[in-house]
Amino acid sequence: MNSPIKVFIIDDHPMVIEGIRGLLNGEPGIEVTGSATDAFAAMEFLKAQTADVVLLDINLPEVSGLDLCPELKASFPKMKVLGLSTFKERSFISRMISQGASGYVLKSVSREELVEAIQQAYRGKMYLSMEVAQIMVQPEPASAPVPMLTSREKEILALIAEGLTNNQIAERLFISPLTVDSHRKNLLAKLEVKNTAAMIRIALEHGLI
Amino acid sequence: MNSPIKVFIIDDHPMVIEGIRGLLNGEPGIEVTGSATDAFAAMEFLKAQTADVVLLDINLPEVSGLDLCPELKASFPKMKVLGLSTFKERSFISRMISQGASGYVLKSVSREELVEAIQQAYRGKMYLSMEVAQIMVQPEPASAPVPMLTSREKEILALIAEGLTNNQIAERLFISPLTVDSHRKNLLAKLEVKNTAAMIRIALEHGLI
DNA sequence: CACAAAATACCCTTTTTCGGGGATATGAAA
DNA sequence: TTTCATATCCCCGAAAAAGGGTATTTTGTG
Repeated sequence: MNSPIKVFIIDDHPMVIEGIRGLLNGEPGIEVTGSATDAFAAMEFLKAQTADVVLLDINLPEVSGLDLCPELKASFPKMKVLGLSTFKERSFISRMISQGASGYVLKSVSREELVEAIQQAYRGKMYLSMEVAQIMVQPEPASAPVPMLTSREKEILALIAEGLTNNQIAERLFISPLTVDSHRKNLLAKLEVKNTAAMIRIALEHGLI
Repeated sequence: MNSPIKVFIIDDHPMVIEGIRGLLNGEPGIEVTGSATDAFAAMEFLKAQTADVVLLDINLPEVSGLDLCPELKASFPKMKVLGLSTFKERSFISRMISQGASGYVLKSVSREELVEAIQQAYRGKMYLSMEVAQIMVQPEPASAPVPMLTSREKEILALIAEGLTNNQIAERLFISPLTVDSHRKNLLAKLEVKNTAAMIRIALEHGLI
């Protein structure tokens, strides 16, 4: 047998780290070489001691896993990243994949699946669990996974969600109410909804606020 | 030393269960007697073999931990329940406590805190970690934690969130648009907001939809 | 610099929501 | 039995948002 696959875990919950260690403990061919609870500590560790596969939680505080993933791929091109999360929403998964991850496993995976995912990732293949694959396969072909909003639009969206009217937002931002209205219409169009209620719901569901 | 405290874990993520087992492993005076990944299995197990303290995840599929908690207290009055979750939102915590839980720990707790929480719960005391306690202490004295909505109001709220107008909702529910408007006004009043945008945000934050 | 994207501003009309009342029927709780 | 909450329906007027455009100025990036 070759040298074991070196696995590094990044998750802000020590409990989850402990859980993964438990699941992988005694698994031949896999060795957990370290773990971190935040992005900064992870980068520090990996600079000193690289890993083959990184298990990366999506929901890290401060720098989210979604943001950390491309950084990791940039700093350590040969390293494989497996997304790790409780969320099985389409948007999260596709964002993760599009940012260079080698797969995405839910925290509800079994030991067998986790091992399989790590081995596949190590071999340069993409691993998706049945559960995740089913979500990806679902109809939603050409629809925008996460609509791209400009920073100004996000700003205005947040103020709308706070309950401000166009006029109040205009005063707050020192712009014309008509401008706010324009942004608002663009938001409705981009999010493909017909009124404020649906807009706020979609925005919250996609984490845009 | 007396017989060890019997702990039962309910969480839909095997990984988290494994993590807790790891944290409690070797801890004198505490014994993990079993675990379950859903409410039904948990009830079955506990009927056969009761426990002293149950660690209960808030976010279970199907029957949520929030709903399971009162059932557990009803079936096994002497058993203590510790809420377990990644969410540190005020509403979740207070709902859990009001439903008879002996405390609430975040999944990011350390081994020491977890042990402390279990021991305190076993002794019939309430345990709140520093982090959780701080959230509870925060100003929000007389405000309604979770506004009480009637089932009809929730129904209409959900339809509003889907983007339907009063007229569309009226057609859907076979009632007058004026009635829908009345409910809508009551919703605005109960949630203490001035427009739909804020209403949807508050509703989603409190898990009313 | 040139080009595209973003942000800004404006027009008109219609629809919807909001704010403020009031009123009736029903069933459950005090 | 008499409240009380819920659900239903109604009126009016004002405010806001939505639908449909057009157009100018920044600003960022190749």
